[in-house]
Amino acid sequence: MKIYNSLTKKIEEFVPNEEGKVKMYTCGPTVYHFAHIGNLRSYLMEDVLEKLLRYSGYDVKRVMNITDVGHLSSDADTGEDKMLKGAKREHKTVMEIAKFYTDAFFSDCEKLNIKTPDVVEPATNCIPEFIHMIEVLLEKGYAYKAGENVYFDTSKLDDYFVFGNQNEEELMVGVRDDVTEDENKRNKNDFVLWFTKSKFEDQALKWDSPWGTGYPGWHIECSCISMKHLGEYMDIHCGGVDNIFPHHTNEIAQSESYIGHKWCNYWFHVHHLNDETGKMSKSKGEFLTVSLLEEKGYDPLVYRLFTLQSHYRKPLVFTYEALDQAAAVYKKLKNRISSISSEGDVDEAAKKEWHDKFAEVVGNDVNTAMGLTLVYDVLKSDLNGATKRAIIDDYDYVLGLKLTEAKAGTGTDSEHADEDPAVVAHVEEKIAERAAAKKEKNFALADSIRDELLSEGIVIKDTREGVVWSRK
RNA sequence: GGCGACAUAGCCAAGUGGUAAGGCAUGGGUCUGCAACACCCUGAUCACCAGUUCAAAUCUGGUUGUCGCCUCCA
Repeated sequence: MKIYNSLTKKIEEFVPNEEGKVKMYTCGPTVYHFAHIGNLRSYLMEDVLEKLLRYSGYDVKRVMNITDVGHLSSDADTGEDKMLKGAKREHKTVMEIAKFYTDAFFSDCEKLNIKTPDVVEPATNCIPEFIHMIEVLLEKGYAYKAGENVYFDTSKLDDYFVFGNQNEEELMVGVRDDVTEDENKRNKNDFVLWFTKSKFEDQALKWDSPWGTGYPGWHIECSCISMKHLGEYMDIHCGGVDNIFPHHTNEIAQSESYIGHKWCNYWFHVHHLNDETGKMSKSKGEFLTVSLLEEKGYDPLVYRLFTLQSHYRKPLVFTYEALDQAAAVYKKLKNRISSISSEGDVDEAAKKEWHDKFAEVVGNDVNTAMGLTLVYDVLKSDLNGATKRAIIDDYDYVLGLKLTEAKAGTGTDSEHADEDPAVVAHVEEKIAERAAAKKEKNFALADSIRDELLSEGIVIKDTREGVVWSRK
């Protein structure tokens, strides 16, 4: 299996620290609002990566944090904790807000068929660990106190900019309007490990620490939480590209200073979902959530397919036109798969062969588009129905598109289980009447029955397998 | 200003030196009373320039464009 490593900027053969085992960490959501589908693109691709590793035989342990503390707001306000802002907006306590949006996040993930990581840890659970790490960094001389805060001293490192050849002089401080230079810092790149005093007052959540009552800096949680559950050697650290600097850069700085050796070997960064004007954000344009797509009639898995058609290291532009296209692909593909005959016995040798092929092809830097192509190759092959179905089922473990599940609304009685039995009976009766009319070649009557049902919101279609109906 | 990613048909996209997979859409056709479904056929010399090579979308150098990051951001 090969993956692109942001650290080396090359596609590399993946070799875990411990043979057969993968320790994987994902920067989780900040739970002060709903996630938009751009956020979810990262989690979707990371989900595919995780499943692909398992598919290839690795034993994976994956950890994700929940940022329920300490993120500052920006969206044209003067700066207060985003969680707090959310709480005020909705008249709830911060922890209620965090709980609410954490649940919402995992609900979205479930709809997109994203597996919940093995360990999910909220930052507020780990304050003692954060404090411990900061104490060690102070002892080792990598951190200093200034202006009642604790900072990490980046000048102590030989190579701080591990992801690129940036240099301190060229960094622009205050690129964004709400950011101003902190005069307590010794070096431009230094970052805060613990705040007791900042320009952002009214922090709702504060904890006691050796340096006074305050709250942790913005990077410490990922270092601590990952080490708490994965130890000092990690294989893959995931996140969106916007995390590269400063978040991941700082994570590496503080983690490796703390443990005294190389920490994580592979860094997997997912590129952004853009809209036609650029990077998607909560504050700009339409706020695209999974729920919104559902309201508009899209199966969330259509969005999953949309992202799978593309590559995680390419910027992808979201348009409804493109999503409609994905919806058409999804529908056609499921139709084709559901019409596979189930004749024959599964050819295990062939299944193994196709399995290995998938692992190899998709395992080439998570080539999901090629994985989808393999599904078409299976469909076109001369394997028997049972084998085709088994292989596609096998692929779907990684693709997560529920390809072999019966499609909704295909008309058999069991698939209208949610309908009022009286409605079902009524529709069945009308369909029977129409069939009779058609048999007598009374097409005017047949069409009028179809129109009548349509006016009741029922759409009927004559397929090769018989008449099916569904809600409009 | 610095750093980074990306650039293949209308759209998504494969391709890792030997003369451009696949999917969706479009157009044409078959089938069915019509609609729907299904099936068949249908398209590009790979942003640009220069170089390396018998041979480049694939390697090298440069140019252009798009997007992102530079202390909230997936």
